[in-house]
Amino acid sequence: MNKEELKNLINEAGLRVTLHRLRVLSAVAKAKKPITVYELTELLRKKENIDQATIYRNLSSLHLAGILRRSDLNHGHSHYELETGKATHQIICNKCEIIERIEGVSTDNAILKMVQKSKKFKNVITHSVEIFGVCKSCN
Amino acid sequence: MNKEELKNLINEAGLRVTLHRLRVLSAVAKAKKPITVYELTELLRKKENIDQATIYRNLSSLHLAGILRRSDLNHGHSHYELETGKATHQIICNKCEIIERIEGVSTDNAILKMVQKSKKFKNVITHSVEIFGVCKSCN
DNA sequence: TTGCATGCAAATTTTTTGCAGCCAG
DNA sequence: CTGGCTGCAAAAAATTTGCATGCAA
Repeated sequence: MNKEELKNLINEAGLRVTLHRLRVLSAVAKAKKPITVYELTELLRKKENIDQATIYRNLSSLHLAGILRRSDLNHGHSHYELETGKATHQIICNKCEIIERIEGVSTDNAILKMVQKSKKFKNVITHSVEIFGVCKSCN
Repeated sequence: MNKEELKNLINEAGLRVTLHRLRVLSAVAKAKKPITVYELTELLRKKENIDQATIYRNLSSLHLAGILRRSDLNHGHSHYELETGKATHQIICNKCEIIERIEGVSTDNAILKMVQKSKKFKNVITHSVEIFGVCKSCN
């Protein structure tokens, strides 16, 4: 996704297209994997001089706008990635926290059934399948 | 699960059966849903005078021992519950954080396929399906 | 007796907030 | 111009750690 497309995403969400917001979003998009706030801070605060509060606030507004997906992976801090609208299927190492994405296996039917069974929810936004284990390298 | 069974769990994991460890585990078991550290602290520190460090250390050791399952639900803090060995399927409200468990729909086949596709993992420990939305009450 | 477990206090890590000034629309 | 955005600093929330003492096995 290029700068122009990212700008449009922000714009269409009704948010202001500021330099910093665009930089935060670009950095997440460029990562092509769930990136931690710490990693973003390394990239943006140090190299582009963006305050950490601004990073957090932008991650939050972009998340609320449905542009970013947030996921906590049982390691005490959150990860952000572009919201594709599709489910994410990932395997996470409990030791080194490496994340492997798995494509090509759908769980949509099962999810649909679950939502139909639900008493408290009528429709849902998204879902993720998180598989936990210990990776070959750590073993 | 009664006290005796919980004791056995701890024992078989090779951990010492201390009064506090048993109380922490009992409180989680009694909750019958993923409980936050904050809720546990309310129960245990105030009523039974257990230090928060002890609560955290016990949650951690019980988790490492495979007795407790930890899950972060994108709200910035973790939840603990008894590890059943079975996958958890839950729908979480992005606003009020209410959790609804869904039983009776299996995703095991899909998970198996995913692990087979994986390059970095040979076998895995557990998995969870988390569906996010906004519940009827919040809507 | 021996080493894991605990309390206490302090430190770390992660995230949020108040407020004055700045800038996109 | 005006309200959202930002930096700065401080606070709050979540979790971890050091060390002396306690207690399970």
